[in-house]
Amino acid sequence: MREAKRKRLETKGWKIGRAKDFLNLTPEESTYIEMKLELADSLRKRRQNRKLSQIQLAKLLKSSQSRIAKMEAGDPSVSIDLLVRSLLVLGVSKRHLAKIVYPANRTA
Amino acid sequence: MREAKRKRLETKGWKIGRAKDFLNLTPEESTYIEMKLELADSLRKRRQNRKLSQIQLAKLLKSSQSRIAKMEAGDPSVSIDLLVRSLLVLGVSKRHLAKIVYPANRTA
DNA sequence: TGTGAATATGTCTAATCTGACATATACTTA
DNA sequence: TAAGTATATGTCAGATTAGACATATTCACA
Repeated sequence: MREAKRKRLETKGWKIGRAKDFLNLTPEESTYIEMKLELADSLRKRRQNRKLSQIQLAKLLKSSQSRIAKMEAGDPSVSIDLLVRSLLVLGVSKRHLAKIVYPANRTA
Repeated sequence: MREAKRKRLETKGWKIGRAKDFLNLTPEESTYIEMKLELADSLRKRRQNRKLSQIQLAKLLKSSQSRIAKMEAGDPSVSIDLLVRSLLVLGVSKRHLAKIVYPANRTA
């Protein structure tokens, strides 16, 4: 849908700074990217907590090291689908997924 | 990643009953499908609340009526990406997306 | 029932995504 | 510094997904 633009921007080094520089993007686009980066970060954290290398995780997910690297970087070639499926395989629940997207604030 | 199987199952009429019959699927697979169906339902509700036909929504999303129908049905050819992007265009927030996936229970 | 509007289903082509490979760039630590 | 391990980047062929079109089905209601 409006991926081309994002891809263009993301391509030429605007990754430095991530959350900032969402300028030029529609609100939907930047929220979408935000979500992707949040999922990406979670994936990396999960992997690191388990003390796995990207190669080991790749094997676990039947993927490749390079794709894991791209997932963790929120690369434009990575879909939210892939991130979600990967997190699910790592045992993340819907509840936790929801928290990743919206950390909330449950009063306590 | 293990889509083929789901697609096969989903193809031959197991859609009747949706949430049930997740038998034969791994937990990750069924959670993934669950999420997709929840997002799909939300999309339909959002559209109906706005009193839009699928054709009108299609125009809004620069898509087609048939794809909207498939989105709302959680068709295997529809990605979570597309559903999320569509909901975002309809003004759904990350907070609400999180609630769709995990309706929570905030004590009150 | 018949007509029209809405929705669903099947299929195609183009676009996008994925795993894989090669290779480059860090990061240790001897 | 060199060697080994981990991570990043570029590319590509095969797989999946998207929009579009045709057509079927469902629904409301005169």
